[in-house]
Amino acid sequence: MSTKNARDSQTADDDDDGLMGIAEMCAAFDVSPRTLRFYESKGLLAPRRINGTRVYSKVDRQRLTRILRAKALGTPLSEIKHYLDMYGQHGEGRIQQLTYVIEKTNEAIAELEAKRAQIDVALAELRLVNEQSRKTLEDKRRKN
Amino acid sequence: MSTKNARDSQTADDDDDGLMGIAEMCAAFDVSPRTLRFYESKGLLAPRRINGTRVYSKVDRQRLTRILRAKALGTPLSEIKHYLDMYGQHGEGRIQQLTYVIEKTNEAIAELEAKRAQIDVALAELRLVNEQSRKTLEDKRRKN
DNA sequence: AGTCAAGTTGACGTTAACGTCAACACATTG
DNA sequence: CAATGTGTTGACGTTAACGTCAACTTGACT
Repeated sequence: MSTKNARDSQTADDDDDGLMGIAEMCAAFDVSPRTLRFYESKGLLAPRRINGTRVYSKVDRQRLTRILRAKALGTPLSEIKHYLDMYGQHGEGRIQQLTYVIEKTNEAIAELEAKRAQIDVALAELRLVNEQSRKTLEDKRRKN
Repeated sequence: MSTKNARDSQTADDDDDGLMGIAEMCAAFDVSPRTLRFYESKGLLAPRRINGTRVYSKVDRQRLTRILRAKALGTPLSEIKHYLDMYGQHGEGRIQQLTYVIEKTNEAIAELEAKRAQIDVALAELRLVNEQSRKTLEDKRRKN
């Protein structure tokens, strides 16, 4: 026998190598096919093709995860493209490449830390409003 | 004499009450006039009008500050509109209003905390890449 | 063989967030 | 008083990020 037990013949359910069609991807990440194709057209994704049909690997899913994460933070796709390039190959490459990656990651880290600071400010403000409203409400309840 | 010393007659420089024209606002916040007018058309800003001309107060600047902050975090203007409403009047209002504000601020806080978590994940990844690249570079330098 | 679901590529439509441009008001300044 | 600068309102153009639709292929099933 091979590394795992046999296939159930009918349901292509989940494959041990973790390859997915576009439909499964859409379900898993809650995005539309159009979105995946669009990201691909923008060079953010590059799934393998089997007879024309897109086949997504685990690596592709990692990339998509990062894409969606960055998008949720308000990063435009054009920037996300560069952002993704940092995760390429940081085990090899020449010194040029390495220093470049280090530089870029430093920049990205700085930007994210800045955003986090902004969030903290907004959070502080909101918590203040929230607390004050709570107190005012308490007082009103007490008087009643 | 009044509360502060006299005006220099010529330069309308900065007024003690902190009122600004649109040009000063643009300079101060690094946005275009079009942007300010656009935000106004969307109901995000509502500066006073003096003879048709927009005059921005300190409160208007506070609002703009929050708008830009939220925008930097990827929030669409439509949501920012609701977001701003929370800062209205949390010292009075009926119980209905107060509970509503408390609810909304809680939601907003939760969303911001979620975003912060996302940022932390991204930061962790980037720092890992950064460190690994540094080490690889170190090794290469040592061998050289 | 026929058909059906699922995939593919254009091509065009849409919404958000402005940029750009034209036409006008108004106040100051040479 | 004519010119210049600064403001205002439409109106249209633009880019990003998809949605929607049409026309085809292709593999699977009856």
